Amino acid sequence: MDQKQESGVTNKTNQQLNKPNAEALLAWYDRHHRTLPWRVIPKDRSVGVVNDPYHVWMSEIMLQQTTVGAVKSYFEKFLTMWPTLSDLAAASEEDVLKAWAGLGYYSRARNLKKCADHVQLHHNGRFPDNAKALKELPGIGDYTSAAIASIAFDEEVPVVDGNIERIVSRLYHIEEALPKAKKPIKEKVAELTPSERPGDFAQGMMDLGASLCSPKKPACSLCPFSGTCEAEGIGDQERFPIKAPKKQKPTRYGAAFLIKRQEDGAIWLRQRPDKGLLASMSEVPSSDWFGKSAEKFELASALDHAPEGLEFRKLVGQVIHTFTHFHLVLDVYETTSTDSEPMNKGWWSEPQSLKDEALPTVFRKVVEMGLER
DNA sequence: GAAGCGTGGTA
DNA sequence: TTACCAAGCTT
Repeated sequence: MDQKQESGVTNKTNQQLNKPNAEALLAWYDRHHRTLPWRVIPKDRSVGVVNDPYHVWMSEIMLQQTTVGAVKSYFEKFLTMWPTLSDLAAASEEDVLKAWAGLGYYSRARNLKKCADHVQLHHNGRFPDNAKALKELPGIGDYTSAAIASIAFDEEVPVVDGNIERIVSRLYHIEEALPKAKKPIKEKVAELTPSERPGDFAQGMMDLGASLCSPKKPACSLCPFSGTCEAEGIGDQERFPIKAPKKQKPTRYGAAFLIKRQEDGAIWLRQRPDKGLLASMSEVPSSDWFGKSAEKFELASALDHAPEGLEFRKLVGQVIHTFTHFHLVLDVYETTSTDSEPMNKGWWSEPQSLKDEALPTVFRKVVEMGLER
């Protein structure tokens, strides 16, 4: 296989480009791979260290739409709390949600627990060793099934995540916009994936996408695919992948009601419904959130939504938080109580136990505002 | 196929 | 600062 085009030829056209090849990527990965808590690096794999499917699965679920930096501490915490699949299967969903709090996309945590239970019960505690069977499990879709199968079981199956979509759309100058481009991209990845080390190839591609082949200002001169990349050849790398424009987020408005226990400053919490946004997570008692766009929540009417029989005072400032599909602006009201149960359905959380609650970030911001004053 | 579903980092 | 982005899945 030719490694390089003739010297002296600049990449103004793609006529003389060689085909991208997996060997160049694997060689780059061997030298430049990241070292990550869930990863067995090539040097160790070559002397027989194997990937633990439980670790691979755990990391892949956590990494869905989530950065490596955010995942690391959660991965370590989960493996400390539940070292094996059977430990996790023996845990309660409540404890899993508490440990997941702050990482986002909470259906992942509920599916993580469901999946552990299912594998424990129906697969004798061992993950299926191929993508097709893995995809049947809760929380495991196209990408994750392929990733686990290739990384943990060396199955030669195309792995396509956002990084790889970007790399491949550049390598092959794919003008079609996502998500329509997914099919041709997957075909190219299948073509490119080697029968040897398919898992290292997938991880290498993702490392490349996370470093050199970045969305903005890719470092093409250092890339193992340099000279074989069609987008580089036409000098138009940043334009790919082409994506449909995104809708702008509306803003919603609401109020949250902090009830502090007089004697020790404990906060009254309650559980959210088991469907929809932040399902089954904990919350500070709150109003509904109003206003698809401009229709603003009337501040004067906020107290109409307050728990009954309590006198609230409004705190200075607002909590601003952005979810996947809308911005939220919350006014925060506060009161102190000496009741053992200021409203029905809920519980007191003492200051030192708040960190262990299944409180999403938006409500941690609310509590934080109450502590500042 | 489109919409719902979190969060923190970055430019 | 607003907007975008990061190892997607489910309905």
